[in-house]
Amino acid sequence: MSKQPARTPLPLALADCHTPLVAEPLSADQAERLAPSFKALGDPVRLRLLSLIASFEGGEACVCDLTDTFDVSAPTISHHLKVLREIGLVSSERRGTWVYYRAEQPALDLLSTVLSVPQQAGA
Amino acid sequence: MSKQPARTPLPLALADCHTPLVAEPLSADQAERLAPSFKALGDPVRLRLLSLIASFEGGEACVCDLTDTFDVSAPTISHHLKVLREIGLVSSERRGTWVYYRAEQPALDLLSTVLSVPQQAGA
DNA sequence: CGCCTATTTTGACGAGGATCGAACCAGTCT
DNA sequence: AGACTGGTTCGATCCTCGTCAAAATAGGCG
Repeated sequence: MSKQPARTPLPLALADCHTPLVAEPLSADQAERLAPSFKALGDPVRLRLLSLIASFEGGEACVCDLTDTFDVSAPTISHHLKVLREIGLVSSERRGTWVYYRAEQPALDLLSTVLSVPQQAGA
Repeated sequence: MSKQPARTPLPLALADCHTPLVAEPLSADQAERLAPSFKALGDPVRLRLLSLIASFEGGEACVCDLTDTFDVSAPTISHHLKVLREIGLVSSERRGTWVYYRAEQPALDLLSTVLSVPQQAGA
């Protein structure tokens, strides 16, 4: 992606960007920080995982609750959860035998805001 | 991505999904339709292109207005614009010598809604 | 018509990513 | 301790994607 010199990972989606993308041009830096979050959402399995976790009762789900829903192997689920976690879209916590994942709503909300279209934003 | 049997391309982001992802679990089908749009947003150059186009005066921009802003070659810009266009995030129109791109705000708004977090959605 | 500019298409290449099976680590229970 | 279940890491494989240079297409103009 955009072969630039070699950038910092920027795991957190907390770009200094809280204005809609349609309102003013994203800087190269902002784009570089936001893109990985959207990329993380760019896989159907991850999208479903996130949605499933977020809409689970209590707002969190055990990995064992998630695995059976998908046609992919457990390592693959684990891999996708790791991607979501490292980008800050979910957090995880081990409680005894099980590991629980929880959606990070502020991160989601930030992305939603970036994509939002303010009234009379048209031509 | 998710090696499933072989799915239709589903170029349009018009999934039958207008509810936030955190409200109820996405179906496999919905996820399969939405993910490509997020994937399209998952590249910094495309994110900036979209933002630049959307926030241009008149809501549209000529390719020649875009090219100089980036460090990548013209074919690469063209490639990214094609990706955005085929997914329905922008539309293009040729007027004489130049080609103008315009952001498809309804598509953006749909994605924004999907990511939005309704009040008291928490635990 | 032939040339010039704007944009896209083509082909190739290297890097990244999704997936799996196997091996491994973490707790629990007996 | 040993065995069992839940979950993650490792290594390999295959396919996708971003990028560029070169060639092709589209309009406008002399």
